[in-house]
Amino acid sequence: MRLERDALIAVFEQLLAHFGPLHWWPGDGRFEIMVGAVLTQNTAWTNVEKAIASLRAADVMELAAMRATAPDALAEMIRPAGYFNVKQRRLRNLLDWLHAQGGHDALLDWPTPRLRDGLLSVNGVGRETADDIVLYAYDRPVFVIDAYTRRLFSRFGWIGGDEDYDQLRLGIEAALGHDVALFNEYHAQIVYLGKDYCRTRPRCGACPLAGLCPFPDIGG
DNA sequence: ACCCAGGGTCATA
DNA sequence: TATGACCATGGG
Repeated sequence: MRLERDALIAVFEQLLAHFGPLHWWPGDGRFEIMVGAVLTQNTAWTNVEKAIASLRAADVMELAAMRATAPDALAEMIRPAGYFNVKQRRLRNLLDWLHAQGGHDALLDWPTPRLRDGLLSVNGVGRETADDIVLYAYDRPVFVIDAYTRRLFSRFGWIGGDEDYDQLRLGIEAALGHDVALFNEYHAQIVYLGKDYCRTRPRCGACPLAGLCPFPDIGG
């Protein structure tokens, strides 16, 4: 694993120049970000949007109201996001935990490690979901690792791809320095890249990173 | 018809 | 620690 700041920044700058600032997370407020983070697990965001719209329409996009929603009804609302039975439970686990801590605003002054570990203690909230929440809902400098990040950085030859999640995260954080705005925008850019190019295009001629990627012809 | 998506848990070895 | 099964909808 060889992660250098200059190389990481060069990729970031080129992505930013191509896509423009993305202003993530797509969603409104801390609570909705958390809900979205759970719903988007292994799921296309377009599907999550339908679920979020239905939660809003039912007027339950709020901690107390969603917690008061019957399990079957909640599952039905989030159905388009897939895994709806599993996610209904995971969502409820998170809501119950938040309630037990005094609500999501009570977490605002928690130190980052406590916040992260607390979220990870919730069944159904894994490393990526926790880090989505920590970074995008609580503005803490953790770098979110997802499948796209591994694919991209592997392609550049910076990592093997099968590194332990936290080993990889800490390596990137050490290289970049703890910068919330940078981490926020970088992860967003990576997801955009992965979504539009890395998988759907077998050859990378039109890739925004053309000219920078050492292996542009590997394909998806 | 097939592949995959902004993962995570659980059982098993 | 490390695999594999499982969860499920919607778009390409």
